Amino acid sequence: MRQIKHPTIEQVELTDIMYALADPTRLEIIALLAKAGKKLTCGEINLNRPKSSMSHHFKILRGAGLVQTLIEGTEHMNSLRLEEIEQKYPGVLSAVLKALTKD
Amino acid sequence: MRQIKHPTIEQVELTDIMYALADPTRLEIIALLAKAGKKLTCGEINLNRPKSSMSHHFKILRGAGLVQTLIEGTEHMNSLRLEEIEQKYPGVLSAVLKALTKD
DNA sequence: TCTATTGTTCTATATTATTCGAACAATGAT
DNA sequence: ATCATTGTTCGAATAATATAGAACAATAGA
Repeated sequence: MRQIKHPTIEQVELTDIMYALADPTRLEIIALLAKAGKKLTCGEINLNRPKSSMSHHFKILRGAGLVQTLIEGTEHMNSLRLEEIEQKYPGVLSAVLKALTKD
Repeated sequence: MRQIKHPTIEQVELTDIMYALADPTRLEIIALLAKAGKKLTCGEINLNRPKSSMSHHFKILRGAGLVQTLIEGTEHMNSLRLEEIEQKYPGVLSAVLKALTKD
């Protein structure tokens, strides 16, 4: 059961985070993950877009260090790396999440 | 002395803010404006890039509602719209600024 | 009026990103 | 083994962005 590689929190950079969050689709994904408060499969995050498009966005979110993906069987379980990001960049992600739920 | 048009705080959208902040040059501009704590001319924000490039980035920062530019004579005085943005999206901009000064 | 200063706009180019169908890989079930 | 499921990767088309030189506009000063 090979797992996907993620950046360590030390490797995470602010510009990558900002870039990843600068897309409406990815903000939706982030918002859904935060709202769920638990791991979600890609399939459960249904934004009516092709699989390949969603996969692309997940790749960017993972690369930025915002999302962690654990492979369990055929499913990919996604969760926010909220605590880690908060520790490295206090307030950034939580403030964005708060702003997202407001709209 | 015609002034430049800016979006009202009601017109400001989170995705525009995130997009504007997803560029290293623009983050530098934001950081310098915050550090200065006062209005700066475009010339005072010297990042060793052509005027036209800088103008482009200022245009995006203005369009996102992050920067206000007042024309005074031949100079354009730039300042952060920190209070307004903080009120609409509490913590977002201040947390990013804090993260920027850390690096 | 002529000139210098400040910054924008125009234009073109190179780079990068988004999108999505199709093929592929890994796992689980029959 | 075969097939269904889940999601990634590939490839190509399209769109958006950054960059920067050149021309331009607005103002101030001599």
